[in-house]
Amino acid sequence: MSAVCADCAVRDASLCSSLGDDALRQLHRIGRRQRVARGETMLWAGSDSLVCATLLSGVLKLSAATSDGREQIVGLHFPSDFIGRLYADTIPFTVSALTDAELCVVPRDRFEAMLTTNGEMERLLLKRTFATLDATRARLLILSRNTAAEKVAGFVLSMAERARGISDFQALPGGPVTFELPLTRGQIADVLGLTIETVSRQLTKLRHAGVLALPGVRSVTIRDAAALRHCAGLD
Amino acid sequence: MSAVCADCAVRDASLCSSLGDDALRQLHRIGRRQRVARGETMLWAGSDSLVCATLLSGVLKLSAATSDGREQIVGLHFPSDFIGRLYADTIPFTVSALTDAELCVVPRDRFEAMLTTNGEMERLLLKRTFATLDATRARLLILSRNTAAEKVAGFVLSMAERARGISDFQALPGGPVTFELPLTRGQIADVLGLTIETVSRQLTKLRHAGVLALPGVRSVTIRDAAALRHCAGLD
DNA sequence: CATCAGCTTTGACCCGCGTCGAACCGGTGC
DNA sequence: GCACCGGTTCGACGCGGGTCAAAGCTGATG
Repeated sequence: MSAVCADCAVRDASLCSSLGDDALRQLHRIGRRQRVARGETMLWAGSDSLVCATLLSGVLKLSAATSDGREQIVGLHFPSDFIGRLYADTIPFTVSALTDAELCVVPRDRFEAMLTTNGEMERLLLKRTFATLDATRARLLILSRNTAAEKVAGFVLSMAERARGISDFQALPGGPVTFELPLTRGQIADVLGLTIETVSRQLTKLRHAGVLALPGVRSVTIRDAAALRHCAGLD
Repeated sequence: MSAVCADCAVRDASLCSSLGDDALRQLHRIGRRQRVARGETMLWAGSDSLVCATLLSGVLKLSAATSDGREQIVGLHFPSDFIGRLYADTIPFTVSALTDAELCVVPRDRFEAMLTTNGEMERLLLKRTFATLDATRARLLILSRNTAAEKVAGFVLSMAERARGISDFQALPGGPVTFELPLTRGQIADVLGLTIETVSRQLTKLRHAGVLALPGVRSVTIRDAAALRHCAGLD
C-alpha cells in the first residue's frame, strides 16, 4: 500500500484534485491499487456494486448486450475517469479493460461517506456526470442518425482528439497526425454499432481517398483533417 | 407568484422533496411558474444556460439534430424531472414541449448556490443524474442493436409503465391495458431513430398479430403483454 | 356544412449495411 | 523453418428499413 497518491499520475486530473490534505490522507488509507490485464473484466453487469475506482492508466470499456448476444459499448473510460456506480446496489454495465490498466479502488460505502463530507468532490463528480451524460446523449444522435462513413470518420477524429489531449475538433492542426488506436476493429464496431467488416471497409475507403494512412493495423495517420471532418458530417 | 409550492403537484417527487422548510421558502421566493404550449420550444441548443426548472405537468423532449437536419430525441422529461444544464454556460440540447406543460423555473446561478448549501438536494440530484445516465446508456444499446420491431414494442411497453405511474390504470401483467401516447408517430420515430413510416408499419403489424389494439390514433391497448415483451426482445 | 392542414397509413422501390465465406497478415510457439 | 491463431480485408449476396408517392383520417376553423 505504498506508492499511492504521492506518485499518482492523475492526482490533479481526477476527483482527488478537489480534496484537501486531510481528506486526501484519509482516502489514501482506504484506496488500493489494482492492475487489470487487457481483455479482463473487472465488474460484471448485474453484480453487487461494492467498489468504485479512479482509472490511473489504460482504457476501459463499459458495455451492454442484448439477450441474444449483440453487444454494444456504451462508454469508454480514460485515465482520471471515475469508475463504478454509486448509490445503487448492482452494477448496470460490464467494465472491461481494452488495454492493460491500473486503478485506484475504494469500497463504495466508504467513498459515498467521503462524498457527503466533501462537498467540493461531490460537486466535481456532479459536474463530470453531467458532462458524461451530455456526451452519451450526443452519441445517441450519432448512433441512430449517422451513416457508417460518418461514424467511422467521427470516431477517428474523437480518438485523435483524445490521443492529443485536444478539446475540440477544430483545434486539430492541418498537417499529418499519427496516433495509435487502443481498440481493435471489432471493438470499434461495438462502439459505433457496426460490424467489423463495415468498419474495415470504411477505413480502407478513407485510405483510398487519401484522407487517412494506415501504417500499422493499430495506428492511423490523418492526412487531411478537413476532409475527415467533412466525412464525419461536421461543419 | 402565488400558488407556488403550497399546491405543487410534484412537491414530494421533485428535488424539492429534499429541502427543509427554510430552504423551501427560499426557493419559493425565486421560483416562477411558467406555461409552455404544445410544440413550443423553451430552451434552444447553443443558447445561454440561464435557467433551470422542475417539470410540473406535461411531457418535454430533449433533442439534437445533425447539420443536415436529421433529428434525434435524446431524452424525454416527465413531471417532477429536473430540466436544464447546471455548471455549463450553454444549453447542449433543445428542450421542447410535446404536450402543454407547466414548469417551476429558477435562475441557474441561484439554483447552483442553493445546491452548495443543501447537501441533501445535491445528493438527490446526483443520484437522479446517475439514473438518467444509466437509462441513456441503455438506450444506446437499443438504438444501435435492436430491430425496428423490437424498438417499437419496447417503446410501447415503456410508455405503458410510465402511464401507469401518471394516471392510475390497472396493473400491466393482467388483462388489457389502455393508455394515451403523448407522442405523435413522428415523435416516436425521432425517439427510436426510425422513420414515421416504419413506426406506423410496426404498429399495424402488432395490431394484426393481436398484440395491440389502436382504438384511437393516440391511444393504445395492450392485449397480450407477454407477446409484446417477447417482441421487444426481453426475457 | 365545406375546407383545409396535419397526421397516419399503405404500397412500390431501392440502397446501405449485415451476413456469409474465404483469403490474408503478423505474431507466437514448436 | 513450420503450423497456428486472432485479427483483418475483401467479395458476393440479401434483407431491413429508408425514400418517394399517394390516399385516407381527424379535428379545427369559417
